[in-house]
Amino acid sequence: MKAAPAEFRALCHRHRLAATHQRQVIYEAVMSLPGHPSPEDIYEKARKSIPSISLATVYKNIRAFLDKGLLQEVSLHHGSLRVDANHDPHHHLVCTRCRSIMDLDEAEMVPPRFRQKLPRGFKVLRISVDVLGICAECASKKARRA
Amino acid sequence: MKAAPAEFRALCHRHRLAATHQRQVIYEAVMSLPGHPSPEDIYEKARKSIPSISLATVYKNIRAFLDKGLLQEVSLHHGSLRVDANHDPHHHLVCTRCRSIMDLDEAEMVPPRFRQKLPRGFKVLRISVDVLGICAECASKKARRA
DNA sequence: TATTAGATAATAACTATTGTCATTCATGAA
DNA sequence: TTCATGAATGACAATAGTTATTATCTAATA
Repeated sequence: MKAAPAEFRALCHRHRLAATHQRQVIYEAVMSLPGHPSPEDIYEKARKSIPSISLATVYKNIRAFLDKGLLQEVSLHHGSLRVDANHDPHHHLVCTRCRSIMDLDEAEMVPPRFRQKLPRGFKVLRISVDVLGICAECASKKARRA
Repeated sequence: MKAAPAEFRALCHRHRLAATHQRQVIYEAVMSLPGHPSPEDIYEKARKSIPSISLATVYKNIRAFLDKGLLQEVSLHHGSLRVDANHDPHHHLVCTRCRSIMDLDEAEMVPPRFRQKLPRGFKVLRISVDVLGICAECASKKARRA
């Protein structure tokens, strides 16, 4: 066991997670990687510190971090392809609990505006807003664990 | 062969797709299903008309429809889990061509606002904006097929 | 020391998706 | 209408991503 900064231990303690070496290496891998790494990316990075680490351990700990709120998912709907036949511009109401998706007509939102210029020649085609929250159904089903 | 409305044949012709029976049934399945159906949903629905239809055919035609713009994907990043360690509120610049994701600080956007009340007790947690477009790199790499 | 809860590694299992290929079909030309 | 030809289909193999299972290990506690 090496570094094990007190910060990480505190972070784990705060979230009721045991501060294991693997967990720390995985967490540091996430933090050190640019952009939004995939489990595979994280695995490759973590292997540099712990060559014997298992991909399943990476998955399991990512899930633990997500469940506890240390990390969040870039997109809630990555499990399966969903098609959208609605050609009218619209946004989505997404339930973070059951992952259901409802349409929200574009007219129901004030058009998004930027304060600054967008970076380096990015050419905007359209803007898609996900309103994340808890749908009425899920809300009525009692509160669950965080 | 049954219905085969001229509309669908015209639609296909306009998009350079052969107007096959399966294709029509798949398209109608998408249109008739509520929300944002998955390939499996569409498959189940289509089987009611063509019990022998293959799941691969459903996938291939969904892809064809997406490529030709008859349908669109609910989310561009559904392939694999991506984690986000950025706890500062932010949005995303998503390239529809290479699917790269860049962060956009929340402060760079005017906070989204609703014009109307949200439906039936939906409790908003956060709002995630995807700015879809073409990144500078892709833009410089010539125009591709639609 | 014995017990126990939680974590890991190996691997099996599962789900979503795509590729291969022989057969069949849609389309436009004759 | 017939025909040639490329596109589409269906069966199935293959792959990627992810989760489940389980035996083992470890650290903390009784």
